Amino acid sequence: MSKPKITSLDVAAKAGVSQSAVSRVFSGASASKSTVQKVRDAADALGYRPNVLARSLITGQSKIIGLVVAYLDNQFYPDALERLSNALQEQGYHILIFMASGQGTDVERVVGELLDYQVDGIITASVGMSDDLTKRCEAAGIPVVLFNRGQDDTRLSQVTSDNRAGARKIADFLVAAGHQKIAHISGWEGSSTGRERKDGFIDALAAHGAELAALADGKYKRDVAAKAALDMLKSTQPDAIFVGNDHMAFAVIDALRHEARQAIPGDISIIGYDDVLMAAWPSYDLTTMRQPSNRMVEATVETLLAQIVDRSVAPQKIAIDGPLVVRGSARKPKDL
Amino acid sequence: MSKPKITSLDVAAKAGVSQSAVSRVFSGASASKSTVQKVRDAADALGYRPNVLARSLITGQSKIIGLVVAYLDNQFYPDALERLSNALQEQGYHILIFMASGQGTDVERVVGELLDYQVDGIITASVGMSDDLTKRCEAAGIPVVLFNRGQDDTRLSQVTSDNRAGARKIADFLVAAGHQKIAHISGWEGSSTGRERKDGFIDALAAHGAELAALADGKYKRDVAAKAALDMLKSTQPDAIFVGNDHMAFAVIDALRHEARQAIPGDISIIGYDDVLMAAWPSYDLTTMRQPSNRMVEATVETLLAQIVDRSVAPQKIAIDGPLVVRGSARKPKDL
DNA sequence: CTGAAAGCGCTAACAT
DNA sequence: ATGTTAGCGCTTTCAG
Repeated sequence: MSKPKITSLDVAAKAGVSQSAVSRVFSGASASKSTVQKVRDAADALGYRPNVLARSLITGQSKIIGLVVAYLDNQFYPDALERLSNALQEQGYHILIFMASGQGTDVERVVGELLDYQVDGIITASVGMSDDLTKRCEAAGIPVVLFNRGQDDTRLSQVTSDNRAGARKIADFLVAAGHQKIAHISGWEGSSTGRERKDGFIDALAAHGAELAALADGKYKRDVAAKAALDMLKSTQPDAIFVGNDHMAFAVIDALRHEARQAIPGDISIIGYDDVLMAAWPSYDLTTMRQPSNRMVEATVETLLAQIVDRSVAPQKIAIDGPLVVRGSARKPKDL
Repeated sequence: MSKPKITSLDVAAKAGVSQSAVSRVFSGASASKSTVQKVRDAADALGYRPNVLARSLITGQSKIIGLVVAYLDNQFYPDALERLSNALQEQGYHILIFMASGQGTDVERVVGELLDYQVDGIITASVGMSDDLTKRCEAAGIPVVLFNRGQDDTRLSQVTSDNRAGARKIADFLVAAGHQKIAHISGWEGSSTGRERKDGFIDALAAHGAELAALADGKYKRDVAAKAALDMLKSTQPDAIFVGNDHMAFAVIDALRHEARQAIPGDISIIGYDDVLMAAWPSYDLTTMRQPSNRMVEATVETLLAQIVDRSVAPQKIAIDGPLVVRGSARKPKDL
């Protein structure tokens, strides 16, 4: 019913030591065996735990990392979130999470609030940063890591997969399998990730003397991608589609199979990007580029913490390579 | 490079007012038009924003809600997380998220850390609370809401769907469709949600003079559920399976279709529970009980905030009803 | 309405 | 090694 709020002072009184002695014990500073014992006992008896917020006020370290995330319906992100949370927890950090459903202005507000909480660092998943925002974070001395999103700004760190290389592997695979009319449903044009995969794909196709039979912006949305695929089928009739991420690829497969009665890969090959867990489910059995979220998360945490510990550490741009995971949704080259 | 840390004192100096005047302006206390103006201008010029942590220290309100979540691979939870985050953000609260992958001891540690952050309230998604933990939260005056998990403890609030009623609807539907050998792959026996659905299902079947042809604990895991389904097919050969949640139901469908070459619902009917987004995807087209996550989230936030605002408000047990969403994975009763 | 002063719970010099 | 003292940045009496 009541809320006693046990403080270090209470513990000190009970243990018969000074308040700073209590502080020392809990912040791991020097203290004699006997003091530590007395303090621990008193604390346990009282159920005392240090107030992290009060500590933050003075140390200037909140041990809180702000995470801004846009979509959670694409399984890649819940998965990454889980890994990020675990990795950071291990280092004594915790995640304050913010959804920035919309674009621009939403991110603006959200990052502002994050700053108010004195977070030690910020990770944005699939969300960009305005120049103004970047300035504010820099001014506040808060390092930022863009996760799965690139941006031409040396003040920002970023961790992505090697999108161009990935797209190239897909193009190589599709061409080797003898596809003649290859189409692409890209990720949102406004995202670096979407653009890089598209450009890389087109370039790699060109290197084979081929070119895109059709192109549409799927905007990372299921319905948009599905409609694009159906439209392509009516007009261009491609024999293969590289879809900008798995999340959209599932929608494309569903639409093609169930609305257009296409056999996959008999009538048309589909390749995705990300290799989310669901890609391995038999219903989809999706051939896709793996984005190694475990390694991406490792790199993200490492860079972020390095910058937190030492402000002079420079932001990094890290692109992680992954394999093409060959499954059943795309025709395979003969020599495989 | 540097980290100037603009404080209310800086703003006060620039605005030519006292520090407390600045505080008043930002905490919405009384202040004259002119003061407000001067302070706002100075603050904007300096890029000042109040330090929420320092504020918390004195107000005793951190505006942080701790969220403990176990699985993020079951789409129901990312979806709920997104809604929770948005709903709380609207009320000026933010989510500090913790993954409690394992059981018991993990939750213990995690909730302890949550308490250290002086969270104003705690939501646990699909995670139970030990008695000791409950005591500590109560002692600290921190209200707790169990989301999608029940527990016989009057100190805890909980928001679930009406699991027994839901299971009954499924039993009624299956019996009406003329199924003779009805099996159940339950959620984890150790969870109230899993037990209630199972018990409700058995009772409802009994009311029809029927009984379970087979029963297995799917433990909320894809592989466990899939194996259970395959085993049942070999032994009992059920003509319908109610699977304890959609997440497992997808695995069951995959296994039955692709490993056992069963037609669904031709050979066997499958019904799930939750109605996650994926249930509507054509590949699964799953008949399932809807757990209205929007209403569950509303109820969760409402109860939690009510208790935060007024400590004397009693914890609540809320069970929300939802409809059976009829799709194509289960044979339909003739008269439908 | 406004400024001065006290203090939230803690850490970090500074002495002893 | 331990206690004393001074704040971290803010809100909140309390005078005026």
